[in-house]
Amino acid sequence: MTPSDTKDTADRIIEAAERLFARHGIARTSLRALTDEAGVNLAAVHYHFGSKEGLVSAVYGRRVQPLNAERLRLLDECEAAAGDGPPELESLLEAFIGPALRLRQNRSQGEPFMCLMGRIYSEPARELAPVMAQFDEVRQRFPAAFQRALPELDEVELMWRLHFLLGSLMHTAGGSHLIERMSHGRCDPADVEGTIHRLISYTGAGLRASVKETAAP
Amino acid sequence: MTPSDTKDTADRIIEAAERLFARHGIARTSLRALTDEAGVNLAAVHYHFGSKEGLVSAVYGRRVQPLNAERLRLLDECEAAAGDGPPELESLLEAFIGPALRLRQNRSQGEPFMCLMGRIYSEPARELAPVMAQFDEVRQRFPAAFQRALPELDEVELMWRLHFLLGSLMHTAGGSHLIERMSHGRCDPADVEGTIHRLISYTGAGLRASVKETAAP
DNA sequence: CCAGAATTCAAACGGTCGTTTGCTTTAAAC
DNA sequence: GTTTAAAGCAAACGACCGTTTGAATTCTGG
Repeated sequence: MTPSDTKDTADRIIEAAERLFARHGIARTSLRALTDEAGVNLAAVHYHFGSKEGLVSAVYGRRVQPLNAERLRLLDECEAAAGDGPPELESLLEAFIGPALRLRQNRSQGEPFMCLMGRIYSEPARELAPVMAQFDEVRQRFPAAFQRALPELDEVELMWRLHFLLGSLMHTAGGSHLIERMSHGRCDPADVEGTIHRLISYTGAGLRASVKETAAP
Repeated sequence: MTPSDTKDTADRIIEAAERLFARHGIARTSLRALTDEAGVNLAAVHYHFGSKEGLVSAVYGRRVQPLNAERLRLLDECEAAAGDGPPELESLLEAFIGPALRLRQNRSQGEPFMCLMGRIYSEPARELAPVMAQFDEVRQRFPAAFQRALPELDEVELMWRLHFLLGSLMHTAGGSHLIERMSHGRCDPADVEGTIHRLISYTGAGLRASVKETAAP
């Protein structure tokens, strides 16, 4: 008996959706292919989720909430450890990056989801607005903490650098096959802790880079 | 008379496709919406491009070739200026990053295309394989040049860091609206030269970061 | 001016999509 | 055992998709 045989219909649908959405994109995944993969009836999607749009929200929502809860828990720890002083930069990076990249190893279904997360900014799907709202607290508290850790950066420069950081994180989360091919198999994306370590080192140095004057036009 | 009225049908189709593919994604853009936007007949797409897939290739191909030619020209300049020594890191970054981000200002149509480029790794479209092949020379020569500029990095570490760099670049190229919203309008993505300068500073520091030992499991 | 090629066009084709319907089966409560 | 709701199912609906057709139109060289 495979694991999916023991789960109920709604779970089977969500997990098949996660796999197929990640592999082929949301728009290119039909409900018929999806329900075939899940081994359930076509109409079950609308019975349990109301519509394909509802299913998409459910797929994202299931992972995003625990991810951000863990991030904020680690951020609380950072700030508690720092007391009245500024939090340590590398701890902040670990709190922001670690839970995201570890999603792909904690569960075997984590990897397809991270591939979907990497695509969340690319898929121009209106149904993702409520999902994005779940990032509000993260988007508010982390920049403020980074500003305290990097007081010499003005706000605009900090925002740009966090933007660059987010790009690296999303690209790493969603594109494990890319680094593998680019390095001809010499880089191992399955080494999650090593990847987190590398990304924190790289990004920490980038965030701490001295600000040079902008070149005149 | 609008500019598009003066162009022939194939150009009008390509430009409408670039806009709509960038705005809504390839799969979600129907040929009917596309030909309405272009002001041409539906069957013109198949007459000029054979199929929707052929149109997608044409849209990418038109921009990718000049982009990579400019990158390689600047790389040649870097290597000529360096003589027998290692090329300068910041010049390499300018050669790789500059032409990509400048695409969005050289032409008014450049911005939607960069949005498409940022999505090239996300859109799991089989028809993009020939487009990806146009990156072969860039993918071969730039890592080798970076390795010469950063001899203290082992190959695996370098590949990871170039992977992170690529993520920042793609995210910046394709997501101008994201940084604008994240910074509440205080960051200006239209300042292309400033953005290039910031990304080069950030990324240069990240690439030069000292390699620390990987944490034991 | 005219033949012949290139291009444009309205209309339709077959197929697949998300969604809905009405019926049957399963499960729980009394 | 009967009642009532939840869940599953096959079949169909209308809409929209990419593509094709064949005739009308425009362009081009002699």
